[in-house]
Amino acid sequence: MALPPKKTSSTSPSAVSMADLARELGVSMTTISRALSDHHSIGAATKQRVLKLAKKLNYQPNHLAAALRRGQSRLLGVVVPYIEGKFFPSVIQGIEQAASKAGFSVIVCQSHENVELERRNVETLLNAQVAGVLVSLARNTQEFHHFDKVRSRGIPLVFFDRIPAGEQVNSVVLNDHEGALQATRHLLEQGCRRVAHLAGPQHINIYRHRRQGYLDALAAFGIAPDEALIDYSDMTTEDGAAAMRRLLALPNPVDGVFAAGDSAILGAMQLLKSKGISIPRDIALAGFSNEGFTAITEPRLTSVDQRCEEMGEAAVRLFLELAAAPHAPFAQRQVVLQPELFVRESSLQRQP
Amino acid sequence: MALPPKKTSSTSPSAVSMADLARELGVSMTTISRALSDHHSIGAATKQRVLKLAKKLNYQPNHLAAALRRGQSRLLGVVVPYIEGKFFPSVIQGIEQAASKAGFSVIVCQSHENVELERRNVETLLNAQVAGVLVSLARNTQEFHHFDKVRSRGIPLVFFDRIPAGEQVNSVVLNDHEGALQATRHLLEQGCRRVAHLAGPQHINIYRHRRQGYLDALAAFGIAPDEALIDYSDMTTEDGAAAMRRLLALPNPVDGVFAAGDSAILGAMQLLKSKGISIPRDIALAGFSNEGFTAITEPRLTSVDQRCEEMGEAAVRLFLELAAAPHAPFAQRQVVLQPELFVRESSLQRQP
DNA sequence: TTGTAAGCGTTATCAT
DNA sequence: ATGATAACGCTTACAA
Repeated sequence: MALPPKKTSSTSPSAVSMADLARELGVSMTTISRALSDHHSIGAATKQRVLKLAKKLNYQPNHLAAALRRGQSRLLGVVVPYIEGKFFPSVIQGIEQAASKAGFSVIVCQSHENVELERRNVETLLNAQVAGVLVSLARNTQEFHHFDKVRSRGIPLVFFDRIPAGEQVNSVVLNDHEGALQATRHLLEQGCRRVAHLAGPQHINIYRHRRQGYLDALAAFGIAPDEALIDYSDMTTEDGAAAMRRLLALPNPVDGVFAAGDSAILGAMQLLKSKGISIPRDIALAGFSNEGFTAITEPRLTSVDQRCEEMGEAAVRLFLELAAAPHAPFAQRQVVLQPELFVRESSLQRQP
Repeated sequence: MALPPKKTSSTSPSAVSMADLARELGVSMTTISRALSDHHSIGAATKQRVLKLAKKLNYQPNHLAAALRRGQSRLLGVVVPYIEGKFFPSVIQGIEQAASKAGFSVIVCQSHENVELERRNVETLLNAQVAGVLVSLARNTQEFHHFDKVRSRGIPLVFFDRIPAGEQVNSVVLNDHEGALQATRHLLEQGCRRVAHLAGPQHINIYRHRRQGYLDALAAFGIAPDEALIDYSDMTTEDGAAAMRRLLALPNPVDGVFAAGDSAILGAMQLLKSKGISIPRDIALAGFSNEGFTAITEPRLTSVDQRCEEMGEAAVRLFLELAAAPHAPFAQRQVVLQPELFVRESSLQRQP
């Protein structure tokens, strides 16, 4: 019996490699590699021997080496504006689930709504040799050259939720138009006749579509749009309160508000309550995103749910398809998910 | 705009390497490496030439190769129970900031409060050859052997917030005892005399310490502890409501509640409001974590802030120290942060 | 079915 | 101050 130079010396930083297995078994490294990666050209018996020894010696593959050799890792890079709130964590959750199922790990970067950081994040991910990049754009990203390098290296690039304007890209988005349409229609069905809209920056697809959904719902009810009832902002809670204050000062008062985001509608709600205005009796409210806090305000807030996890899963599925087709056709793929309106007390019983 | 990715050689997936620079400049790769990594043995002039060419050719270092060669990447692995809510995103934010400053990227994994997933996450991180591992334990982790491999490979291991019980580890924690003490003392100072406590699982350090802080505050006011006033649960909103219902049924009613988490105190608040019990007049409330929603409930909730970002930064600092001392002394380092009580209406004006 | 050997792009150890 | 060269651990033509 061969005397092992070192057994498991407790502070052995070096793991067991394929070479070790090969030596131990008296076969070549090729055989080991094939056995471990389930290659077809390998004898069943040999494979078993290798697998057994690998388990016994607790062999751990060095993914770095494999990635270097193959020119690509099993890492999936994700860039999001932020991870607070409910939306992005849930999307990431969906991504992780789907990615892990396909044998990929996920590395998440935040752009903090800052193009410059977004640019650096993309560099970081490329340096890590990620196999793919999934992005939801920062608020102020209006120029997209930092993604050229991703494409030119042939790395699958998928945008989700906030996608580039006027570009042909692979994307997964919610049908924001439909969500806004449903929410606004719901307010109208509850008896509202002067519905205001708290809109986000219009260079961002989601906010543009939500505004259009709002307008189309009005049109369907034969109501003429009124720009005075549309407030444009960054949709923070403060923005929502300020907008509400402005709307209250209007000669002809509003009786409903649909906001393109939950923070804004929260701000509006807080202002209304501070003024003693009843919700939904005097003014009905509906938001967008179905954030966690919509269920704890009083009254609870009606809001459009965004199918967060589905979005993450869909983004990964799209990535996998792109990765499977090395020199993919020029056509970029779009996936559109259907929203769901969660009706709560902030918008109910307007017409008894 | 940036539609076609064909700039130079349209489908050139291969980046420029150090060998390319060397050839171009007629020097050796060693020189290139030295110039780029700011080694001391290098002529200033040569260095400039290399740097200039590198910039011109847009050289991007292949971190994978460097990591393989050095046996370690510039990635920092983080394992957290979940990323929803405010606490973990903020900690991660602190980690990213500090890590990026030190030239590290961060890869985040969620254990979803599941040891089995936590175990797999650790494996994933090791496979990615992370330079360090930062962990906050899952709720049901009571056995810590899956971290042995991290240590035995000589990879710095730092726990934060939820740390292993009865083990000597490097850790960054909040002074939970002090936070609970402050919150409970505050309730007592507001005139409460029968303060209940919604406690979390006692095998988790933070909940154990919060309970002790609660007890010590009572003792400081000469109040005998009463186990009937302590409710043990997983601290969800539902748990909080159920606990409150139980407390209300007590013959001798409580006049204050301190919960070891904000979700639980939220549940308690919702139940009290549904029963028409006035907060804080009849019962004063205080929670722990200073979650975002504590500022939007009515009344707003008093809560203990956990210095989330500082915790992240401290964890990275600790990692960097450990990484700097290759064969560190046996002593493990502890960092303790001081909490801050945010007093809001849910606990005020009990004694007019 | 199995083996040989040439890299992948760096860093590190020599020597010059 | 610079260079030649050998690893790091794995994949993959190409041979046998």
